[in-house]
Amino acid sequence: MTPAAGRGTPRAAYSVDLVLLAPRDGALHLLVERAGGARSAFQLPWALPKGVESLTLAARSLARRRAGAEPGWMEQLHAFGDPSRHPGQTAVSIAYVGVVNAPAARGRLAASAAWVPVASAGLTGRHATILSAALEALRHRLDVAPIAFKLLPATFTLSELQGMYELLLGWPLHKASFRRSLQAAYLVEPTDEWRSEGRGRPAQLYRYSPRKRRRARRGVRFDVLGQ
Amino acid sequence: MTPAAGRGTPRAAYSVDLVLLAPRDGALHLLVERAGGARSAFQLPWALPKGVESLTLAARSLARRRAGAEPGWMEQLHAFGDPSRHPGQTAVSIAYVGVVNAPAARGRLAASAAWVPVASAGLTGRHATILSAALEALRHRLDVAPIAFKLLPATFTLSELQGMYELLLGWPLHKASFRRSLQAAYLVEPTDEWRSEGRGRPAQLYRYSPRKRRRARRGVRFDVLGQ
DNA sequence: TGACTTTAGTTTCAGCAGGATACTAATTGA
DNA sequence: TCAATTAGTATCCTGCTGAAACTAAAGTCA
Repeated sequence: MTPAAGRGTPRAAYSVDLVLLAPRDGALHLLVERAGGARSAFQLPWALPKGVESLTLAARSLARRRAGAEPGWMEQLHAFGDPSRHPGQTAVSIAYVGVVNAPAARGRLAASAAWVPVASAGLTGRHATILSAALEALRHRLDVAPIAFKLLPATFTLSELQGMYELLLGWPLHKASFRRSLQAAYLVEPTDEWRSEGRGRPAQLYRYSPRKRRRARRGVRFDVLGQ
Repeated sequence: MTPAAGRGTPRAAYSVDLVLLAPRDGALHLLVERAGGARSAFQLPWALPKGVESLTLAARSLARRRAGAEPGWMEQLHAFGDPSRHPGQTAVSIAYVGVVNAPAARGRLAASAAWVPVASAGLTGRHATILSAALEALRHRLDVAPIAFKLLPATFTLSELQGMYELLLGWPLHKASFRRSLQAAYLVEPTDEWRSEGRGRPAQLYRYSPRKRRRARRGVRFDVLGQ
């Protein structure tokens, strides 16, 4: 393949693109930017990192500038380099996924930015690919990183915690199993406080306080799906 | 942060760096390049992809050029952008992990390349980070991608398959459990052939033939390790 | 007051997955 | 013929998980 093949030379080598999610009104919302042009209604926030700035720092500062909030959790997702369209015509997008909690998501947005429900984001091209990969990765990382905890206040009820997991996963969980495995993981400790939320029995408040554990050495899972 | 901060401007925006692994003599080997300079004995194969060449294609062609073989499995690992040292002084390394099977690893290497046991690779700087991340990722992908199968010939015994898993994981597996869960996964089917390998009972030969399955929707795992 | 609703939290049961152990089967070699 | 070696299976036990049903504590409404 020659360098000049395809749709012309890219304007920049790579960009950092950001999937920033937040819970709002019981639904998962995505931070988007209103595109000036006509092509697509929304796009993901992205930037061209300058010089030797580290990728992680570039992504965090992008989140700060656009959402006006510090992500409670953030990780690199993947580098997307296939020549599908990108608004900045960069050859490669290094994508990051992050979350901000509900109070932080009510902070000062950049003028061009907005929170929209993920379902109605309507992205196209490379950004559509990035979003679906991000949601998939988020569900997997949920097992292994305290993402849901970072989206809740310092103390919370177990129903709130389960609700946050269900919101991020997109499907309901079994109450008894959820609490059993939570207890076995030594991730939370109860406080002395209880919260009465209108009708129903008051719920005890818990605090995130993980104890260190060793990772167990498991057998093979064979979750290969075939072909 | 100013663009000129730190250790000077990088020579190129990003490189594609490759962790290519192969089983040889019962140990996992790594494809390395002998560095011309004095700094480090070995480095990972890497290249500066040109123009709009897709990342995946760049990585595959790098594998072909250096190992003289087509990887049986290959995936993008991560983009490493922290300013630890890289032989090409690139700002970002987009790393790929792949495997080639034993016969292919006996093929024609590039003059500068060599297979060395992973334990004695002795990489430094960013390449050392990449290698350990690659081995960790390989172990996780093993559950979900038919990597071990791609390292075996078309027909194989179940002991060979288990041995390959153990080689890639780095720890022993339980025989009965391995076979039970393999059977439950509908990934292999027996052939009519048996192989007698010196002493001991002959083993039946199997063929990789996965049936399509739906991914099960599981509960939450809480594998968070704490802090 | 007392029944009903709502939410929190627990218990009990059944099924299944996975590890340990020990067993049977089939071959080579002494 | 018997030991050694490797393949493959059976049996048992434990622990995880989901379903269902239960108790507990609050509000609501007649």
